[in-house]
Amino acid sequence: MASQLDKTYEPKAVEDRWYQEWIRRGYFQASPDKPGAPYCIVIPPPNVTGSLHVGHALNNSLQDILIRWRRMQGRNVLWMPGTDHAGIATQNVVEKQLMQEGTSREALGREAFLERVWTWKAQSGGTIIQQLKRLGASCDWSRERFTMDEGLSKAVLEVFVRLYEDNLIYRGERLINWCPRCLTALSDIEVEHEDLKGKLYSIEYPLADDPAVRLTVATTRPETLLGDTAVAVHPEDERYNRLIGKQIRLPLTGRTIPIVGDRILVDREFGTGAVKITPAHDFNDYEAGERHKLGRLAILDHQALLDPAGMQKAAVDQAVVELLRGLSVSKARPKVEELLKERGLLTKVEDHKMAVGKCYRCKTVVEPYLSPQWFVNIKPLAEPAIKAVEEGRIRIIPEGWTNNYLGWMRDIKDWCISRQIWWGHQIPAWYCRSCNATHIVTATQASPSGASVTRTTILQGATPIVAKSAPTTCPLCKGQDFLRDPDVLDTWFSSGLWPFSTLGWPEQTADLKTYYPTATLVTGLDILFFWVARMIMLGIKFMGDVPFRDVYIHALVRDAEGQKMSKSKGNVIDPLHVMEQFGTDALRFTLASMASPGRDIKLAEERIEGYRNFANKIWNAARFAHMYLDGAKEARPPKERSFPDRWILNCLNRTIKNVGEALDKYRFDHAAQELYQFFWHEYCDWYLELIKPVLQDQAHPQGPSTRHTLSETLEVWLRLLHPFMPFLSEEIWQTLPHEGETIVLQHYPAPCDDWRNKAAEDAFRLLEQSIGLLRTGRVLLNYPPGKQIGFFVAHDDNGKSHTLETLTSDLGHLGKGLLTLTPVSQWPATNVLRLVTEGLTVGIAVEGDVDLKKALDRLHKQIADADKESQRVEGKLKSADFVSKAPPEVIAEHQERVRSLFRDRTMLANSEQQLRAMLGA
RNA sequence: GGGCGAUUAGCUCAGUGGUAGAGCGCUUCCUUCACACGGAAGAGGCCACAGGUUCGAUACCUGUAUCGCCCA
Repeated sequence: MASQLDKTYEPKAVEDRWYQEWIRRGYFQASPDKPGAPYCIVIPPPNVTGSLHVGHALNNSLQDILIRWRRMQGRNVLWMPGTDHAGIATQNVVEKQLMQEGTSREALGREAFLERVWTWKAQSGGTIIQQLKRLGASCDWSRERFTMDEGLSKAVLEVFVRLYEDNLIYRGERLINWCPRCLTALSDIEVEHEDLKGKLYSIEYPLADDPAVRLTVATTRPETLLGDTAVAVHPEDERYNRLIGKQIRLPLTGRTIPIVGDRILVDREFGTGAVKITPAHDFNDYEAGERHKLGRLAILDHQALLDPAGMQKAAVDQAVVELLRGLSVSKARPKVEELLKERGLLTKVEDHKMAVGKCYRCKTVVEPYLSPQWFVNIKPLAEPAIKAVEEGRIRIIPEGWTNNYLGWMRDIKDWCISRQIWWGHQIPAWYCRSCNATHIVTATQASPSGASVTRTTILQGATPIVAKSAPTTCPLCKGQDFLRDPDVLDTWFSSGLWPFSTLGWPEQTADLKTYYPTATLVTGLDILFFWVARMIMLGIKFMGDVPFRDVYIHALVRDAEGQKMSKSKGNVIDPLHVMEQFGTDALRFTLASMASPGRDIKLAEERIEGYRNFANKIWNAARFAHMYLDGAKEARPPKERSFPDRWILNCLNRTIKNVGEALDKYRFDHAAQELYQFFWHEYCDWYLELIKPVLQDQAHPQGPSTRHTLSETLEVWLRLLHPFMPFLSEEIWQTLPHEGETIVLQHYPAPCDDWRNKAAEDAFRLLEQSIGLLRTGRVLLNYPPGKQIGFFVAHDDNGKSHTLETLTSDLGHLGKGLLTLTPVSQWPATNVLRLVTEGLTVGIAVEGDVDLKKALDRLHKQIADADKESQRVEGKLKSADFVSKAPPEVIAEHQERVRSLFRDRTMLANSEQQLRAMLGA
């Protein structure tokens, strides 16, 4: 750094240079052989083909702060980086590319398609890693992992097979959430619920044996009535319960269906009190169907279009089948509405708010869809994961989310892990073609892209052979022709293994033994269930211990108006742009300072700009130091140093203590606040100003000691700052006297009792008050800032008067004038403006023709304030309740306050009188 | 519908059973030899509302309102 050069800090060059240097020297490389207690964080793996958004920036800034802090504390640190393959999302991206090229994955075939995805991964896969480096992330990049790496894939196989063998994975036909655009099953939590404006239709179903009598059912989805297999009423509903057991004629079809009584499904208050049951198209109806042993009739195909074959099976009138075939739900609904109206069966249509589920990847409305899928039998895994949190072996921070976690885990549903896509870990299950001949069906259909596609479905009841590698002969028929299950696993299945698969599991590596369980997981609330919960379950199952001790959940980043950032809204703050404009350190510091628990972050660029200014302030303070650091330095014991030195050491010590405590509690916001407050408002505003006379006098006897303290405090504070602003701190630190080759590996400052100094703190308070009053007076008198003035300072407390005497030179210097330290009674009776606070009086010589009106106004206001406050406090002291029940120290404190206010009041009145005299009033 | 959280200065947010705080913004003054990405001095708040507990509530409890999130 060249102090004689730039007045403003230019982050760009500094950041690139230092990051490369850190990597080149291998500072971030971990080893189980290193000394110190292990401290490991596994990164939440971003989508391999994604790019950095501000949420990543927050997440990784906080992790880097923790990692750099612990590294400096001498822990054996590993920050394990990597990416995940993001099955559906990545496949969607590549399919879109293919569509633009006029082809499709079906046309390419599975193998060629996968090659294509790998190519895409190779092409764009480095982006987000480069961006994390730009952010300063001190990951051990030599260990970077990817969920589809050979090692991690091996872990996936191992886990799948073992869970299957333990009866914790099964295959079965269930109603699952189906995205008709992605053409795959989704797990429950991959569905986002949204309230939409819909309609509630009241439809009359005639009784089979007495068509004149009709039961009116209410539904939001009239088109699904074609697949109804019953109508339900509440068994205690006297309007209808006599009908239970009777048959009803299902409109638009040739079927009759039963009326059943069901107290779970039916809400008597809702709609008409009678509901249709469509087990193949609604989760609640599915359950009701199980209870009443009803059939399931699917009338929608896998693209959520009205399926002629399904409708025929459901005995839908042929004319209706022809009218509806191949229509989407939204197009079929008005047609069905029309048909019912024609038949006089639609009695009412009301506006109604309805919840629809959308695919979290593509926002298409999902359909409940009946199909054979793979599931994890989750309850046995959830139980120990609940206990781990209940018993405190895992801490969730902020604690408030604990109940959220526990509530979800206690009510957890089996996890659908199969996806009908190609990009991912293919399920290690094989079917003998001869044994399962009747369960393997192929059908040729038109794909959404128009190509004709052969879909192979393995029906429920097929017998899989689950193994880590393909079987050679069938144990039953000795056949050798196998079909591998075409489905792949949910991406979260592999990321659920992340804390141990990245450390080498299933091998018992040294890494695994050293770094598992990891220390802390830093993540957003949005993936608490997707990822965190599953890591806990799988970690306990396969490692026999929790995957991490602390889960720190940070906020979501929103825009300045509190809106979720999204590309379509155009309100996205691009962290790369921000880093370019304001510097990485400024972005990191901003995010840390706003990371208050349990509150979303509303990020505005002005905030980042503010911390860019902070970085510049640090830069300039360092420039200032360099102007004066040449020359002898002397390390005296703290007590023998000058007042400014003793005071700043005291402040620095307090800051070290507070920053450490804040980090211990994951209060990044408090830590940032402490660093800022100390440096700007103590170090720069006061300390640097106080020591200028010493520094500017080459021969000053305090010179060597002051230069030492100046350099020492700056060096220590930069170490304290380093986890937050790694680049700037390294850049400046290198220019100061220091030990070691990099700040990255230096000790994190610890509090030092020798630096504590209550007396210096008290003295500073007096100095600050005196200078404050004096500056106020200057403004009141319209004196130019640099004007040399005569001024007086006095205190009505003897001890404090004595302290003021020790501050004479400092007062004179900061007050920019000639100081007289005598009791007020000895001050000139006129031409002195007196200002008062807490027993302290400051007088300023009034020279020339100045307007004293402003000064008088201020005095009046102060007197009024003092009177108001006196009345309030005296009022409390007059209350018998207060005096008899409040603790004695509080009463004493109140009494002292009244006395102090009274003294100030007297001095203020005195000052006012004098001022009036000067005004000749 | 259930659960959770929020409500404090113009804005964004800390905070504590006993004088209400910060950053940004705003007003006025200042290019003085670290910094105008700066310095100095200011203005600005019935701490959402209503009850309760308490000697004392912005803080603790209950309810209401508004907003947000999660779940169904």
